[in-house]
Amino acid sequence: MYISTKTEYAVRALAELALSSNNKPVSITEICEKQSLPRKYVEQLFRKLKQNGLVVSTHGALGGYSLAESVDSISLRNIMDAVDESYVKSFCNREYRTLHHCKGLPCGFHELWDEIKEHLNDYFESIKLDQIIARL
Amino acid sequence: MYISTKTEYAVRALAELALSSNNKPVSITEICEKQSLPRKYVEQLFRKLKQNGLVVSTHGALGGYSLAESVDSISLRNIMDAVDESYVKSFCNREYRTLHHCKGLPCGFHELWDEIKEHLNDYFESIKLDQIIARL
DNA sequence: GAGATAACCTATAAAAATAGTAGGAATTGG
DNA sequence: CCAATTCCTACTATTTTTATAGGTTATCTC
Repeated sequence: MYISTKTEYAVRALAELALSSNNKPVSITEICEKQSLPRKYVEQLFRKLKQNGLVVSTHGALGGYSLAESVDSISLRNIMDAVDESYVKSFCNREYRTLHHCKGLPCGFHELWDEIKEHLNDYFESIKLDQIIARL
Repeated sequence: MYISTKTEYAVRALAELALSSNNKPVSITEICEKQSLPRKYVEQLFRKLKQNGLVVSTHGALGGYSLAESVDSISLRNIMDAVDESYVKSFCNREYRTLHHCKGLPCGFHELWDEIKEHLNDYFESIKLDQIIARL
């Protein structure tokens, strides 16, 4: 139960983007220099962020990324979902855990895991990018 | 952000223990047969559970484990803490992430991660073993 | 158009964490 | 003594995560 560095990096990068953008796209190079993050890795994260509609990109020189939505509508959950697809996994239905499953699905634990999953989803949904930026 | 199989196994095993114990110790072999869990792995988990005061053990034949506390005072957090020591990690202070730390500690993100950590701790603390058993 | 800078894409490597196995020692009840 | 059990340590295998590498395509400036 921890927050992945993917998520950490994405949050830091998006916060940096929100702050250094003056309605102009910001390049990954710039973001990563300011936040001292690994460029090539963050590139990959941004492509996922784009696929999930959190940022938009412009090509070429002077290009870069911009937020697709306002900072008060981008949630931590959005970010986690985008960058760390399986950030809340529930078990019993994870195929690769085939050996020691609770048998007789659906088992009585499903409900518990699902409830936890929902709680976490709601919680992370409630944390928006503007609140994160606000305390920097 | 997911719950480890360590935690899943420990929860299932402790629930099984609580249910099949008639004030007598239950062996790991029995627990694992009923829940179809890998015995040797669960053994290791139980030693951690013991170290953390969640169960007590009796040696020898007819030995096994018993809950050290009542089912309404053992929380999911207790279990996670015991079995999955670093279940809530907060960053910036994780030494092995030395390369791409936010610089100038403490950075503005600390507060966020710590708040999340606390929330999760409180939430998992609120889920007790008796509630888990109740819906089986 | 040339050159620079950027997103975009895929593959691979390196590192870390997780899950699981193995073999035996110590303890206790029958 | 024998069987069942906890207890302990080490090792192996697998999976996931993090990071790097090398290149392609698009766009801006000159």
